[in-house]
Amino acid sequence: MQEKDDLDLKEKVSLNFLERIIEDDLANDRVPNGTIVTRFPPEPNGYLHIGHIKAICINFGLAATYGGRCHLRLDDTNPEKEEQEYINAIKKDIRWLGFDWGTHEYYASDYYQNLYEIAVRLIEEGKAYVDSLSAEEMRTYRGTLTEAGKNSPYRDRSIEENLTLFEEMRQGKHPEGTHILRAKIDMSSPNINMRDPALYRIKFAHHLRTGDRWCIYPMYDFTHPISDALEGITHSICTLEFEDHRPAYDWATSIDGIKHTPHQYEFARLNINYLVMSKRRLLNLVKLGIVTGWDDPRMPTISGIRRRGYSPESMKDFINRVGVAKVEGVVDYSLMEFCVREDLNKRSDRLMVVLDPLKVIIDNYPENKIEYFEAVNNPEDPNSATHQIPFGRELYIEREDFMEEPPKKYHRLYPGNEIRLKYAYYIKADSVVKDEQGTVTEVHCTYDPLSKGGTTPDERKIKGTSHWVSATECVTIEARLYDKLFLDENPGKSTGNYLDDLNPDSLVIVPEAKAEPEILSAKVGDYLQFIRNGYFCRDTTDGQDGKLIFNRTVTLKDSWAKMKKKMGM
RNA sequence: UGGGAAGUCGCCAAGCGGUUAAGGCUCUGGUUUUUGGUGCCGGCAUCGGGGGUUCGAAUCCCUCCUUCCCAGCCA
Repeated sequence: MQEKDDLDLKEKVSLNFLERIIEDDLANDRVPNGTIVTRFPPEPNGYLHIGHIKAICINFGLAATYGGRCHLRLDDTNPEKEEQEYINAIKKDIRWLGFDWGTHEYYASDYYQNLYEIAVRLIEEGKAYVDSLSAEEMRTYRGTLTEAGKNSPYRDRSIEENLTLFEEMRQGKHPEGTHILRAKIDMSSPNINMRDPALYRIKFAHHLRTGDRWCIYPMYDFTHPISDALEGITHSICTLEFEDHRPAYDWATSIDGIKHTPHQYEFARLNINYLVMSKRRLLNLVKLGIVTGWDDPRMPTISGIRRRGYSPESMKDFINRVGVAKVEGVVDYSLMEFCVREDLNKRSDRLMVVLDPLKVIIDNYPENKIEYFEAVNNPEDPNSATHQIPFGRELYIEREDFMEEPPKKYHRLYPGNEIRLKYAYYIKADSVVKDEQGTVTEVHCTYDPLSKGGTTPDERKIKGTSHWVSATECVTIEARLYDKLFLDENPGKSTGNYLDDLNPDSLVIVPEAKAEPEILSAKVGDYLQFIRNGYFCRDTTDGQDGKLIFNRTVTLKDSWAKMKKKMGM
């Protein structure tokens, strides 16, 4: 026990770099009121995915551990791409993970007026100007990575002219692309983001929240830091690709009149092999109809994994185990599966479902007799309830669980071998019936009445235990067996196109799986284990008409499959 | 070849001048087991390379190498 306490202590002492920064800031009185304020600022132009879970956990998590708060801010500065559907989904997904932003729900568009006034002030101070170069010309003037840029010929317009033009832009007197407001910083900066970054562009687009009030929209580098400052964010945490933007961030938060100075810190985004995570690619999968939607259980979106049956707890645990650092890496898909299995093993009720039925007839068992056996719902839970399972003369077992000519180490059913039917009896295979093609259609067995419940007085060892259902009392369900969407751990890396690495078997539908009647009590949201087959959940979307559809969340670990592979089968 | 960042076990990741270089996943032996699941026990690195500083370096300095990001009126 003492040792365990020491370990816990050690774990707490090991802080990630963000926690270290925060603790240092707190200790040195650099945090107003000692209140840490973070924010999660998604752009509502798509669904949130697993990568966002990391950002959500970091921002909400840090706020929680240091007694601060985390704002939800929808970064809606590009009306052409943003939709209400995405806003709704984003909020639902964050709540599903168990985080709460309370009253702190903000929109970048809330600050359009402030931003506009700040822009005018910058012009008045000679720190911003209206450029009338075309987009292509601007690119030319910007220079390259290795060559400095050139000043725009419009850079030295008078303050009055700038003011007039900007006002006309706001009034909609100029077409898109004709003018743009830029910060006057330094066209020769080695950091391209500082070569007079664009502040405002003209867009005659209807905005979700501000409607047609504006036809000029502020850019990220201008909007984001000022939004942070206005909200009193203390630690603005983003991903590594924004490191180059930090000087722009600091420039914006240093504008005269800005009262609060937040700071930006960057961490490495989450990458997981076998998954594609970019919004562009995900949107493409949806548009091309490769998946049924953003919430297709094969999608790495939060709504997808929720529908697949992943628990929010397992995802948060996963993020925790991955850690937070600045090293760009790729986490193994297997770590995520481990976290899901670990959580689901503890919480899911067990059920017997036969996915690929093979009929078993117990010749020495009375016809028409049905007896019931008691099964523990969850053997991992000492307080678990139990339920009854009907047993009879005709059963179904998994086709995989019988072989006429078994390989070495196969200890399931085969002629002459005895196995245990979980909770029920021992049976021994005697003979088989085949169809014209030679496929086994029935296995005739004998049972041992002394083995009732799964043990015998002579305590003889039985190596194999199979799950089963009564052929007459079972319920037919549809099982959807999901697997990875991509076959290559880095989709598109070797083929050049990620769509070429699609897994043709990412969804295998079993239209008529046979389940024990207890499955009728399964509700949407229940976490289930189909014994020996994996974790499943009731589908939330396609099962609404009462149809029994179950999604496979993840398989169980399968060391037999591994052994078969090793033996070259 | 400009600027920014990163390199510790197959994958993450602790470590912050003195440790036998944590831990987790994967893999791999064994064991328990009415799920070939779970659980339990065990195995698995000298820190990108080379110099240097120091009694002592993964930790400090120099240098080289490799990888990632940036030339949207996207975020």
